[in-house]
Amino acid sequence: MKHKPNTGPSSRRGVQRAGVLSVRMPDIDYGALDGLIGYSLRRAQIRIYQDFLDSLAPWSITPPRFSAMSIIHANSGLKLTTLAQAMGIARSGAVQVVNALEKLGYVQRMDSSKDKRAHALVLTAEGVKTLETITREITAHDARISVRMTAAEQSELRRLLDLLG
Amino acid sequence: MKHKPNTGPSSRRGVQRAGVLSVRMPDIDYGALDGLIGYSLRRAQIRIYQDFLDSLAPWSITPPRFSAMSIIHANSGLKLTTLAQAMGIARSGAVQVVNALEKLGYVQRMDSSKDKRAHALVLTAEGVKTLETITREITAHDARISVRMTAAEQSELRRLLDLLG
DNA sequence: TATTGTTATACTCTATAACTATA
DNA sequence: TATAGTTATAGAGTATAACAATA
Repeated sequence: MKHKPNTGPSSRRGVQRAGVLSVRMPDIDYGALDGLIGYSLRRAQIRIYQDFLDSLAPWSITPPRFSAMSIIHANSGLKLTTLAQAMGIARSGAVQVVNALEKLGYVQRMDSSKDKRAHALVLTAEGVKTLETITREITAHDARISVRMTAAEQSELRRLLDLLG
Repeated sequence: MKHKPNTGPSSRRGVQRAGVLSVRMPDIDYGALDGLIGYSLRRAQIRIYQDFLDSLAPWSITPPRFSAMSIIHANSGLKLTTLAQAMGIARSGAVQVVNALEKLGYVQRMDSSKDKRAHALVLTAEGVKTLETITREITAHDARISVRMTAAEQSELRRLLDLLG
């Protein structure tokens, strides 16, 4: 029994995409899932997620990587443990993200002057430039997903979302 | 260099939890991420996700498994390919979910009377009973996360979420 | 002792590709 | 030929645990 997969384009493998109810099929009864606020939220999140991923993909950036770059940019010189806490992930996970971003040339581990154990994380010049471009893309994405709402509705949505949880 | 991990409780390993901005740290500047509707949405989703996972955990149920059970229950006898489409995942992914649910005793693959290739997916009696209990838990979870909103606000939030994307 | 970064390991969820049995 | 289910493989993202270096 021979299997030789993975000969085609691997552009999208490994990226977590949909998972739950990405598309509502008209012939399918979703049972108790309908009517829950949590599922309305989840569905909306999934619905816009692909467009979000597509906006990041040209730079080999994933959502966690984008978050990391944004946080590093706005808090230049922070250490890895702080980054992990800010992202809400384990330190070992932050190592992976930073490794990937370093490999892409967007982030650099500088020696911390105060603590020989720690690194000072900074964006490279290319990282800054790329983040600016990506941020423009994401802002455009955000405008796209909001296009069916008035400005008042958008701000009301934000208010209600902050009430959740 | 020896490593002997995984001796502790493994209850939570492998479950995708936070990832992006789960906790907003007061001393951290999140940069351009603030002010985007997409990030308000993502943050809200992450904020309530742990409570959601905790509601499912006692039955070894994950969000995709809960979706699958709900869909199978409401569309008894459907085939695996239809389940995959309804969930928005690949057929191979649906196989994994069904395998796990079968192992837990919640789902059964019946022979399809019409098509010898296909299976008719059904919940077992225990699966039905468990789903009912879980559904009560999830409904309670939904009430918990909505507690700061009036009924009118909840229905407005649902309307606005459906406008997104 | 405690913290920082790292590595080893494991697991979920997703994907593509190829296979088999049927249609 | 096309479809249904399965298996093999791969990869992102998460986790816990243990480690060396430093505080």
